[in-house]
Amino acid sequence: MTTARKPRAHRQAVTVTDIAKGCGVSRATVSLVLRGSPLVHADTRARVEAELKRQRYVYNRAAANLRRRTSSSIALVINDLSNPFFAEFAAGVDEALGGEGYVTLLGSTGESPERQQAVLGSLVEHAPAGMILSPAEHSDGLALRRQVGAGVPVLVFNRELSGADWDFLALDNQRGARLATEHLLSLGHRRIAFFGGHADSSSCQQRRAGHAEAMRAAGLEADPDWLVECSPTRAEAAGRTGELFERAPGATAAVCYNDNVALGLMLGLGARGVRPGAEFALTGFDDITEAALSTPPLTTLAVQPRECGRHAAQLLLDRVREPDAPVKRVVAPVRLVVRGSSGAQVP
Amino acid sequence: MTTARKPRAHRQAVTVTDIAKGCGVSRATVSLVLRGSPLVHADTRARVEAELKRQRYVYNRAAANLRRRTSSSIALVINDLSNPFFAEFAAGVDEALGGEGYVTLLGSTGESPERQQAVLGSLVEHAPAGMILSPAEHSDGLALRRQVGAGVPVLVFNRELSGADWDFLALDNQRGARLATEHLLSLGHRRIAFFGGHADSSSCQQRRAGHAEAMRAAGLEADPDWLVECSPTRAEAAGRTGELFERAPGATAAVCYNDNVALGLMLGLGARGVRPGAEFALTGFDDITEAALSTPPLTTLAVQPRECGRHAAQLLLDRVREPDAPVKRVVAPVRLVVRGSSGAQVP
DNA sequence: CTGAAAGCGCTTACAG
DNA sequence: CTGAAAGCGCTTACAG
Repeated sequence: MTTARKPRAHRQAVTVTDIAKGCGVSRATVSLVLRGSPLVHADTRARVEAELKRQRYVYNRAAANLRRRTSSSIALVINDLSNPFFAEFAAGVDEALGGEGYVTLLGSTGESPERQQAVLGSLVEHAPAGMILSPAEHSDGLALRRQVGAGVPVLVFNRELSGADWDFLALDNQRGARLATEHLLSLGHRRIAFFGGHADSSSCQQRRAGHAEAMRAAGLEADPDWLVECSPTRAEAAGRTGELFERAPGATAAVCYNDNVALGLMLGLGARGVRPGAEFALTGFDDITEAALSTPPLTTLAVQPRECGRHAAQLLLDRVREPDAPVKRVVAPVRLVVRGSSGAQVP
Repeated sequence: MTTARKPRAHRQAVTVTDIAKGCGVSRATVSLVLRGSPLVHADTRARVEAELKRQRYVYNRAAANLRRRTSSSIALVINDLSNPFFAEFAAGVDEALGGEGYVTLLGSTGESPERQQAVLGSLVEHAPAGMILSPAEHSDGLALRRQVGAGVPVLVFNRELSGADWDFLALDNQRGARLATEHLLSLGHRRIAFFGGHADSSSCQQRRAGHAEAMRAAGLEADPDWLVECSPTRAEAAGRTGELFERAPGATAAVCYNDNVALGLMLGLGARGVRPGAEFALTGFDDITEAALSTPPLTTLAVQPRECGRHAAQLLLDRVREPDAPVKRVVAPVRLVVRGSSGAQVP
């Protein structure tokens, strides 16, 4: 605990005692009515319910949680809420939790491990039943584990976290890249490069693995020269277009690390007089809004962040209900969206 | 209260009693140390603090709030979290609240008044100290007022809500449109249309008012024919380009309702062989990501949703601290961002 | 089927 | 400066 707030009394709430007095029963009976117990007589129940309505009673869940030693909140810690992917994810989480009677405690870290520590410290004091954590970059898994404690189940999302044996949910990167590669293969392409991403990131490794898997299955050898690294930004990708063709001469298609890289590559191709989608096929990953609006529109993998969020909520609640179940590692489905950018003729 | 959750005991927490026993003081003393009271002797404090660390004590804020009749949470109800504007806004709110020692209770309504009712019902049971509400479309202000109750201060964001005397924060729509119009005037334009939006929306009315204000100040009469309605989508705006020129013949520039409308108008201009930015000047509103990336880049009004969120948090906390202050109506600043689209020559 | 009593983890006058 | 006692609003055995 760190902060000092001005102690501000909140509304003089009407309590079970007021209701009990108001209709001549005991507080216990009121509580039983509130919790929907079948033990109480229908007439009594009706009387109590009328009184609840009359006095505009509002349940104090915090008090109930304290007494019952339960929790009705889940902490959701997001590294970057301004990223539409995570915003959608958060919406999905909140939607699913709400449906199960939980409330979402939000915490955003802005990719700062220090802020993450502070946020977790504050959230833990509110005794959430569990936590969904999309870790900030360079998070220390062991430190997080220590701070959160053993009592709060955690689901880690999106980024691998070493040193903690928590449940883990991530995109199905490998399958996504495999689907994209298979799609290009089915159109007749054989010389398919993998363009973009950093080889030391787990998501890039997984996407490369999917590409390699599909190539191998088609009886093609994946040449390591055909894996071109670059930062996942448009400008960087545009600038590396030349390198792609030097290292992968004769390539007729590329599976790109993500949409930004693909859109950058389109710019680079255009600058070299190569018409993307007509003379060179390419695919992205993420299905960002602009993917559908580019010229040509981009074939990509829709990652359905909202569904992902719902899925995460469900996984965490499973864990909350069954704390001793074995640790889970789950991949979220991705879906290939075919658009114009992959329509290039094979020479 | 509606839902039934499986009662799940959470961790066997270490409490002030454990700490008190552990170092031979009373629970009261531990509490005083926790709350940073100057009453306790430095030696005692040190002993207690060591014991807190040793036993990895975590403060139970819910219990403290119950006893003190305070609250350390603020409810944030967002109509559409998947809209980047609101996501950024939420990030700003959470950031500011965190800094003040509050935790954010998230609720998203997806623009559904029914879901909004359910969400509010659930949030209110968690006894937030206040609420920031971006209402769903067609919300009933009086019904909301009744549901939330008089005890919880509410700040309404973005959309006017009739029937409730709550604090209100919205974008400075009028000033934004005025700045855009003044910018076009300063470049020599005199025949400036207002394009897009629905006349019955309060934000459109305000933006039109800003346009009219600037025109009037420049000694120009705003012809009602030069106000062209259309839905704020790209496709719709592109399709209405012809109408704009029929109704506003000789217009050399347009202030658009928002960026989507402006981007659509660019498409429509292109289709008619008019080069936007070179032969016709236009401005947007919002500064969405694509505004900087279009050809030409779009002159627009940056609305700074994150700052807006911080501002909202501050306003609400002011209200929480001073419940009886007069109701406030505040506009959030907007900033003109000049880019290529407004660079057209005046004939 | 209903009520009296104890207790969740904390804080706060009130004595000493 | 420290401790004993009461109480925040709720729930849950336990009697009846």
